[in-house]
Amino acid sequence: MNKALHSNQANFISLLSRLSRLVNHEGHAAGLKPAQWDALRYLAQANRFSRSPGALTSYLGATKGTISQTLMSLEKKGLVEKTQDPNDKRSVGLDLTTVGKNLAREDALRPFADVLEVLSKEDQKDIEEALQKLLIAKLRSEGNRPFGICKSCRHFRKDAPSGDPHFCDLLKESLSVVGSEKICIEQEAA
Amino acid sequence: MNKALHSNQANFISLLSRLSRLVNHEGHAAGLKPAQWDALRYLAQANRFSRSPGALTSYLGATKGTISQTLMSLEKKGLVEKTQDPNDKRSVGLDLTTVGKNLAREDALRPFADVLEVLSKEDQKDIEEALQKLLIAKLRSEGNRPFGICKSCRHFRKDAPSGDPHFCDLLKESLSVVGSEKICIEQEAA
DNA sequence: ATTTATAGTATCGACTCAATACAATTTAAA
DNA sequence: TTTAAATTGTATTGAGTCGATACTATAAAT
Repeated sequence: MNKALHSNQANFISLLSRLSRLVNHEGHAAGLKPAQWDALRYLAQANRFSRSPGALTSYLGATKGTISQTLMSLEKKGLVEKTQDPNDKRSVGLDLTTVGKNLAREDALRPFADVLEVLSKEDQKDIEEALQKLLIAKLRSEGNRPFGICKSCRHFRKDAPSGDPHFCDLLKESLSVVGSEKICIEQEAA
Repeated sequence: MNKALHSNQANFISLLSRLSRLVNHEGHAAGLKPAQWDALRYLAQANRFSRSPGALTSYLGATKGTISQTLMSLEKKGLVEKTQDPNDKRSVGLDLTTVGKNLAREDALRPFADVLEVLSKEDQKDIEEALQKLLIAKLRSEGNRPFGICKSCRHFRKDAPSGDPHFCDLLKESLSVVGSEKICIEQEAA
């Protein structure tokens, strides 16, 4: 038997669900659906090791089937292209087309970011930190990896001796400066 | 032509969309869907003036058609009952059944509230305040009313001379103590 | 060589959601 | 008072979501 929620909890849940609803509602811009925006946004931010249906699946916490559907929609709209991985014939690589990249720049959630801009710098910082804390806490409670950016990974090696400036010690691949700012599925905090 | 998002904005959007996705994901408990939980939660918190399809529609920021569907589902599951308003034959009153009330007590988002409990009291307060600020700012930017509770409304009259302890000066109706804690569609900050 | 694991796709059913059209009242105006 | 306009809901449609299940192809492990 569950105890009743106390009023703080009830209030927190209300806030969270309403906010989430607004976010979801915003995600219907430009003829895309929220889930499609989520995928597009991820693909615009993920490094090449992480642009696969599988990585997207675990990032979004969805099932493979759903992601497969979403990707088919994006492909049909000409926003995403699939390529066969030559090393592993099961794997599929995903890339945004030029149109896809341009669209990703006009993120459906931009209006939300604009609302944030109106608040004081201090509020902005507080809100961002709060969201971060809550997200991390929730992800951790479910045993999910947070999907950080490459640069802050324990496999990241700065200033490689030759070629590109950086290096990933896990995947044994060199990394550009831009690449090291991207989301990586393998990322583990340093 | 839109300027590119700066990295702070991009980060904020990521946080928000991921959090929203987790919330949405959580809303699949007990055989209900997120939108159904949203409706159930509202109906458990709203006062009798605000338990109508129309009020629910504007609270959730959905369209009438969608809400109508959602309510039909909840009715079919035996969680909600509709009653005809005798004064206005167009209007429909909504009430949770006993089963509905019990289910509302086991809110699908409870696990999220539990995660919050693990954090420090200070973090909890910060997070709740941040969510509140963001929600209000967003609602205001769209010109929506925030749907506060009756007690903090400018139409609220405390300690009525007779009958129930309080009174709503707008609807000319008396209010119980419990009723004055509920969400009201007519609420305007005092 | 045969299991077992991994990466994706295909399909189903219940539901969401925006959009549109529609029916039944109220309410306001002419 | 009789239209006209606004309000409250329902019905339907089409694209998509999402969990579940089943399935295919390929890699890895035993």
